Amino acid sequence: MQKYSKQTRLLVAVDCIIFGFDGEKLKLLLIQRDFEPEKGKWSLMGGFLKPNETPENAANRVLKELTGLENVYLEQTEVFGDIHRDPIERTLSIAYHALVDIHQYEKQLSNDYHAEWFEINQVPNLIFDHNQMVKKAKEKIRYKAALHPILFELLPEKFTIPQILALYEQVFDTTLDKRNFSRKLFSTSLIIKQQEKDKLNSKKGAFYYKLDKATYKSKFENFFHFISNPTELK
Amino acid sequence: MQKYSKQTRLLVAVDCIIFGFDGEKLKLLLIQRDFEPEKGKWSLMGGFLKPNETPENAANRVLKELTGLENVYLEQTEVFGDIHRDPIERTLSIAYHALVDIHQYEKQLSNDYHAEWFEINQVPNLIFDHNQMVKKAKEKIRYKAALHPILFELLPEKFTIPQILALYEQVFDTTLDKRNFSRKLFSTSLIIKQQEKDKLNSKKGAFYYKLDKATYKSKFENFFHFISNPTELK
DNA sequence: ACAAAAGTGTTTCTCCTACACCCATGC
DNA sequence: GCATGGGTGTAGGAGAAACACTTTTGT
Repeated sequence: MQKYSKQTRLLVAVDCIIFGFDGEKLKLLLIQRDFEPEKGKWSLMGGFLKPNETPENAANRVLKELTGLENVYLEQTEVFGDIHRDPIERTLSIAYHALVDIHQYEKQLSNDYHAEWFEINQVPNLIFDHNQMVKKAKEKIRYKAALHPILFELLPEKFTIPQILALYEQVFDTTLDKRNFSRKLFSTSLIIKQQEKDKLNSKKGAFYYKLDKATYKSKFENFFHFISNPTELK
Repeated sequence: MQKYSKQTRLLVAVDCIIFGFDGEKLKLLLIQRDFEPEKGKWSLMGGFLKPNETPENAANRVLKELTGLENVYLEQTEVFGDIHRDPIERTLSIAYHALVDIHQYEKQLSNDYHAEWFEINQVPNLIFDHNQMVKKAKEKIRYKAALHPILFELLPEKFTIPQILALYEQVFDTTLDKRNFSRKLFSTSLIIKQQEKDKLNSKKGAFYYKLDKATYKSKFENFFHFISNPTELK
């Protein structure tokens, strides 16, 4: 079969913005590059798109290489296409953001990539246009989380109300009234109360909850207005 | 400077999903291909990414070639990367959706591309994965339009309330109460009443309004909840 | 007993929703 | 004078926001 012979072909990469939540802080997984260019600097995890891969395949591959995780929440952030974004050679990057359960990750951590979790407000300066990618990913997540319950993707199997509250407060960079928050949360029927309590963070202890996965799936698209006046959505 | 010599390079294209509104119907601008493959079939307008172009440049170039328009609302829809999406050769496509003032377009129409506006509900079957692109673009616009006043990008300089109402009804595939709609619209201070009336569509005539561009810019990010229960947002 | 975090109820107010009639004009 | 689409107001209800005290338990 004939080809589009006169057209230019380009390098295409994927970069993954990986978010996690340890129960207190929202975090980002970064790697320290042990190769040039920009060796020693912090960076998102990425990789080139291979001939037999879709971009989504590639992002999942990269994610699995770094975290060992599969079937995680993954969404296209945006394409970054500035001509000189990579100093070695023009490379288009398709950014993907992922929401992972940080606890699942820890079990399978590999140090091969010098990976480290950074609190979202303490992310170092990153290579190339990776700072922009992170910024865009934060915006997108905030946007989506105001309308859909995606933040549950960050939580472990059992979690407490104060934890979810902290998570929402960090994602939306705000403070929320815990009474109103709980009421609204319960009204979604998304969470199921457990018998046990988490006694690590308080003397009284906070009840554990589990996500009702059936409700999660069925209500995913109709979770509107959970955050009623999300400011600064872009 | 050295290159990433071992990596594969790919063709990258942009495709534009161009929306317009003629005062009654939401429309999509399509071209009839006069070249292979799929000659004679309907398609989105697209083009290959050139070496010295960013994807956004390319989308703007394609848009200008077809419509003569510049500085139009343009946003990345998504990357489409299925390996076999183009039967000739693997090509990654970055889809962009544009909202244009169809009246500006008409003045500059070129027939070179056999371009035609189709009512959104009467779009023919398109080549490759272009049907999916249109679907995704509709979703994205719906999503965004529920929170931001982007639909004004589709309106001519002077427009009437019944026209905006029709536009919203078509984008959200619903019917809206005109009293509640007007009230909400006025409360945004986005539109300025004119003296003249549009007498084309009724005997009484409907007052023209203009967009208050200063308010539009300043309130763009804070237009939340204009559509209070948008269904089927994805 | 006290410090520290968890958990819970009520009132107010805003905004959404539902709903129906008069108006201006061309024919 | 009548048909057509444009324009306006109100009342009721649901949900958001504001707000403070009691509970549990480890030390």
